[in-house]
Parts: sequence; structure tokens; C-alpha cells
Amino acid sequence: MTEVKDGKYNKILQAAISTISQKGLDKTSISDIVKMAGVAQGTFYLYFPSKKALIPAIAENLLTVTLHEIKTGTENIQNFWEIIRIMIDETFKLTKTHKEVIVLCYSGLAIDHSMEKWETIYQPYYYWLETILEKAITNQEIVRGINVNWTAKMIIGLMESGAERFYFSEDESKLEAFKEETFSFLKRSLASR
Amino acid sequence: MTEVKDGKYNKILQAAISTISQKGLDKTSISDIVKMAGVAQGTFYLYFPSKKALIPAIAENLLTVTLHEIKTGTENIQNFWEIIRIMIDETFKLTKTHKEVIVLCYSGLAIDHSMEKWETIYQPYYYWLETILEKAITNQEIVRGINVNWTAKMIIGLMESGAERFYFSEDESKLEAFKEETFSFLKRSLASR
Amino acid sequence: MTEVKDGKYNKILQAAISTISQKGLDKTSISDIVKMAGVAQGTFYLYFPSKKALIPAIAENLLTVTLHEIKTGTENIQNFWEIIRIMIDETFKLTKTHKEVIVLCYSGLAIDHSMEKWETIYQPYYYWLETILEKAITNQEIVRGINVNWTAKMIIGLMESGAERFYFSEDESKLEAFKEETFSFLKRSLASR
Amino acid sequence: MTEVKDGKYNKILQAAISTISQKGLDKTSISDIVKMAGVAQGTFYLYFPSKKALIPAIAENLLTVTLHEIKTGTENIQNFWEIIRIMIDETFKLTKTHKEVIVLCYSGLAIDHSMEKWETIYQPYYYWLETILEKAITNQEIVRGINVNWTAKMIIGLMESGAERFYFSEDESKLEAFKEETFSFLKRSLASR
DNA sequence: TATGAATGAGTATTCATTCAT
DNA sequence: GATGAATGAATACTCATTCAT
Repeated sequence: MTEVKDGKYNKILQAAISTISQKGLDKTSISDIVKMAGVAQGTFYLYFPSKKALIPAIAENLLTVTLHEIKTGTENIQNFWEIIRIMIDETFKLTKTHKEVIVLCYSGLAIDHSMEKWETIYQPYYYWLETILEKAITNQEIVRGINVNWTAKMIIGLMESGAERFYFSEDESKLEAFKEETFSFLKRSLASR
Repeated sequence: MTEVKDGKYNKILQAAISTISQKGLDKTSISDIVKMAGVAQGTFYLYFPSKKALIPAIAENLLTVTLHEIKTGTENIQNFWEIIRIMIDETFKLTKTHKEVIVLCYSGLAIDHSMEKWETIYQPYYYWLETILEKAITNQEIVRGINVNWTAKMIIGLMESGAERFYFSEDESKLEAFKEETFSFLKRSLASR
Repeated sequence: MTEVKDGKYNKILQAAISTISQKGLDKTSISDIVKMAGVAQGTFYLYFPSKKALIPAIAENLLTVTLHEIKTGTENIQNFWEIIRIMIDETFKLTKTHKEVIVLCYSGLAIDHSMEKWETIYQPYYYWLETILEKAITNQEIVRGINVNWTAKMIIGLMESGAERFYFSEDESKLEAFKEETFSFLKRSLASR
Repeated sequence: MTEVKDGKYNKILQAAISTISQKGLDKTSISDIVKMAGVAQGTFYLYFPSKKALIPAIAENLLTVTLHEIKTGTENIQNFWEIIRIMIDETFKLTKTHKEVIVLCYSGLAIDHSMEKWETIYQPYYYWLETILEKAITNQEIVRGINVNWTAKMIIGLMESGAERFYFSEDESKLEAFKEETFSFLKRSLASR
């Protein structure tokens, strides 16, 4: 991966995200991507060794952006439950916009037998949440005695799988209610007694 | 699709599950499948209208088998928390054996823009769990005031996403501890006070 | 290589020989070949595993045909020198028609690092000439004390390289004179004293 | 082509010979060559108008070097048969080291329909050998009445095709014996009676 | 039902060549 | 002269699907 993500790298990446979101990975050809990115066919291969190499790059991009928004949105917030609400908001927002790509990233990495990459990509997110959890424990906002690493994974997993199932089946008018139910589920589990 | 799932239908389906588990969907050709199933190339199309049609059939098959095992394993069990433990066991077992296929089913349906099918397939599972939840509410084993449908989805989502993240990154020696943490997480959230 | 060289195998092979003779290997696409052969693109790959696989098949075909003609043309001929003349005739005839393909076969096998195949293909030709040489020794038509295997290679090499150099540079009106010079060269070397 | 073969021209040419010897022409990219030569991609085109232009340049280089060595090795030698032995030695040496490139030059020129170049390149070699043959005729070392031009071609062809067939199939321990057989073959044909 | 030879559309990738610096 | 990023044409090969038997 190029260190300096110059104009062309990002043009291609954004074109790929956009095209794949609309058509799916299989039906997206390199030709589609470069056309939208406004570069030549061969230029793609100056930045990505193969079509498959797009998947982790996209995943990283999406998660980095989301994490950045979560961090930005929570930097002045001390209350743990507020942070959870913001995480839920962002998770549902990301899922709505990019559900197709998210699933593709997920399965793409699986197909490629490169789930380590998936974990590497998620690592900063887990790590950030662990820190939040530890602070909340210290502040006696949440229960003690939990494994913060695993709990972080479960929280994120619950939000993400909830968002996916919501957008794939529910009536969107129920969005706020569903998010509230998710929040309650988490609050009951984590709130200190 | 043939109503009567005769020998050949199942031979093809099992060959597909097995081959896809090993090589992934993209690298699995109809030719691979029919060779393993011991039938001719054209025979595939007597039972499945297309390659894509395999995905929901596989998903249905796996989920049906799993649900059947959960039902069988819990039919004499009254205690809600016992049932949850068994669900966790079966979910982790299924994920371990078929994580590739599960992800593929999931993304396959997404790629195909046919997530309704996914929901249809899950319906019996959700429905069964809703019934269990309602009985547990009645028995005052768990909190009241929850949306049983959404809670069912969240429970299943938590278990599945947990199992996936576990098998993709954790040391397998921690399996029991991870399952216990999952159980605790659920118990804290759902137990009546 | 298919045992039964059915219609399609041969149609493709002949189309390949013809197209490659005209355009050279690099500029000949599979598409060109199948179009001329009147079969579908994919059909090519039912008979040849790759484009490269054409080369030894062509080489074998040409040499088999040539050897067959030499054998047919000499079967009633006892005189060694008569046989040599017929070999020269056939070699020059083949080279004239197929010089491009011959060179390509030769380099194709070299490129492919599969010169063993080349030797395998030539084996019957060498073997036949060795037999002829041994008989000529017995009949005291030619010198004794030679290594028949190596001498066979040298005779064939001399004829072939002569024919190539002739057709690549000489005025065709000198054909008979050149062939005569070749014959003399060989006769001086081999004739018993 | 630059008249003055400065450092870069030769660096590129030698890199090309070396890379093509190892990987073959098709698998050798300009990128490979310039990397080994230590120059930039575009620099190649300052010295060679195209990739194809390498072939005659390589052929000329190899033959010039070989002819130079033959001339140097024979300049004080009067005896015709000694000269023949040295030619055989050098031919086998060159073939051993560069058999891949030789074949490629040969076929490369053929592919390019520019066999005249091949003849032009060989011209000095033929011419030198013709002179040697004429002197040998004068000295009554060899038969008279031969066409010296054609005989030169046949001698060279015999040596080269022999060397190629030898290195493509024979056990290298037999090298000296094979060269001796080649020498005998020529001596029987050419020696004055 | 079952077969499997034949089809042909579809595409990722390569790499010789150019050109602005 | 020298560079190397950018270009984009060109193509071997795959494989889901069909259909005559």
C-alpha cells in the first residue's frame, strides 16, 4: 500500500467503493473503476496489485473514516452511555450507506483466507473501545469483572449485526426504536448495578 | 427446484457445501461440484436453475440442520439459560465447521440483492427463539418490556458475530472462556432483576 | 494429446499451422485459429491445454507427415544414395512450405525449455535413418566405423540447415544445384572408398 | 541506433542477452532489462527503437564476438584441419552458453520476416570461411570443384545444428567424442584424395 | 431423467511505448 | 540525454449454460 495516498490512489479507491456499492464486486470490472476514476486501465495496477487487493483497502478506508467520526463525535463526551449512543448512530449510518460493501469486505477477506487483515483493520477500533470501557469501569459507570477486549468485540458485533439485520429486513420508520432497543440491550448488560 | 429432494439433489448440495468450504465460491466451478457429486455436468441444471441458486439452498440447509439440532437438544429443557448455553454451543460449532460457507451465504445473498431470502431462511429460527423468549418472560426468568422479535435477532446476532470473530482471531484454547463471557453478557442483559 | 484425433482436433491443428505459417505465432490469436477452424473459442481448450501446447503438436504433425512421405517414397528403393536424394527432396519441400512454422516449432520448444519433446518427436526419424545407415554399411555402400546415431543427426541437420539457409537467402533458380551440392557433400563424406 | 556504442548501449545489450538467456524472450520485459542495466525505462528507447530491434543487435553481437574469437584463435594457423577443429570448439562453446539466445535470434528474425538481416549478419563469417576454403583448395588440402560459398554454409550449418542437437539431448560427457565425429564427418567429405 | 461436448461471452492483467519534466 | 509515471491496446483463458442424443 502506498504510504502517500496521492490523488490517484484515492480516486481509484473512491471509484471502487462507489461502483462496488452499486453493482457488487463481481459485476464491477476494473474497466468500470478506472473509467469512473478518470485514469487509464494500467494505472490501476500501479496502485493495486490486483482486483482482490481492493477489498482490504476499502475495508480499511471505511473503518478508518468511521472510527475517525466516532472519535471526533465523542472527544468532548465523558458519559459512557452517550458514547454508546454515538457509536450506534455511526454504525447504523455506515451500514445504511455501505451495507453492500461491508458485506463484500467481510466475505472478500474470508474468501481470500486473509482474516488476519480483517483483525488488523479492526484493531484500532477495538483498542479505542477497550480504553473507553476501562475508563467507564474506573468511573463505575459499568460493571467490573468483564474481559474488556472480548466485551469490545461483542459490543461492536452486536451493533453491526443489528444494523445489518435491520437494514436488510425492517421498515426504516422503525430505525429510532430499533436503535433504542439496541441501546437498552447494551445498557442492561453493562450498567453497573 | 425439485420438491422431492432425491439422492442427486442432495449429492450435489453436499458436494457444493464441501467444495465451497474448501475453495471458496469463486474458485468452485460447477465442474468441481458435479465431479465430486458423481453426476454429469448437465445434471446440475436439472436440480438448480443456476449456480447462484446454490447459495440460498446451502444457507437453508445449514440453518435447518442447526435449528434442528438446537430444537432436539433443548426439547426437554425448561430452563431458559440452559437453552441459551446450548444455542451458544451449536452456534460456535456450526461457525467452526462452516465459517467460510456462512460468510459466503451471507455475502452471496447480499451480492444477489436477495437479502429477503436470508430473512426468510432465518424466520423459523427467529420464530422459535421468540417463543422461547415469551415463555421465559412468562416464567419471569427474563426481563419484561423487551421487543421479543428484535431481541431474538440481537441474541442470534451476538452469538454469530462473536463466534465469527472468535474463530477468525482468537486462540482456540480460549473457546470455553469466550463462550462463558458471551453467556454472561447475555445473562446480564436479559436476566430479570 | 487425444488418442483419437477426431475431426475437431485436426481442424484446429490445421488451422493453426496455416495461420501461424502466414502470421507467425505471436500475431496469431486463438481467436484467429478457431475462426478458421470453424469452432468456438472454448472448444480450442477441449483439445489443447494452452496456446503453447500447439507447438509440439504442430512439430509432431509436420515431422510425422514428412517421415511418412519419405518412407513411402523409399519403400521400394534399395540404393542408399537414391534414398538420400529423396530425403533431400522432401526436406527442401517441407522447408519451403513451412519454413516459418519449422523455425517457430524449434524456438517454441526451446522457449518452453522442452527440448526433450523435440527429441521425442525426432526419435522415429532418427531411428529410421539409423536402420537405413546400418543396412548401407552391411551392403558396403558407405563407410564403416561411424556412429550411426550421431551420423543420422548430422545428415538430417545438414539437410535441414541447408534447406533453411537456401530458402532464406538464395535465388530459387539454383535449387537443383544447391541440392546437388548437398548430395555431393554427403556422398564424399559417406561413400565407401 | 547510436553509432558510438557508449556505456549505456552496451549495458542494455548485455542485460538483454543475459535476461533473455535465462527467461526467454517472451518472459523478458523491457522492465527486466532496464532494471538489470541500471537505467530508466525510457532510456531503452534512446538506444533501441523497439523491443524487436534487440534481436538483430544481439545476433550481431554474438556472432561478431564468436567470429573474432575464431579469427584470433586461428590467425597463426596454416593447417586447414586445425582451423576446422577450432571452429568446432568455438561453435560448441557458443551454443552451450547461448543456445536459448541463438534459437531466439534465429526465430526472432524469422518471425520478423527479416531473414535478410540474418544473412547480413552471417556474411562476414561466410566470407572469412570462403577465404579459408579457397586457400585450402590452393594448398591441395581439400577437394577441388566445390562451390565454396555453399560449402561454407554447409560446414557452418553442420557444426551449428550438430551443437544444438548435442546440447539438447546428449550426455555432456560425450562432448569430445561428438566433436570428433563431427570432425571426421567433415574430413571425409572435404579431404583431398 | 441423464449426459457431456460444445459454446462464446466476459475480463483481469501485462507491458511496449510515450512524454512531460 | 535521462527519467519513470502514465498509458491503453491487446488476448489467453475460464466456466456457466445449453442442447442434441
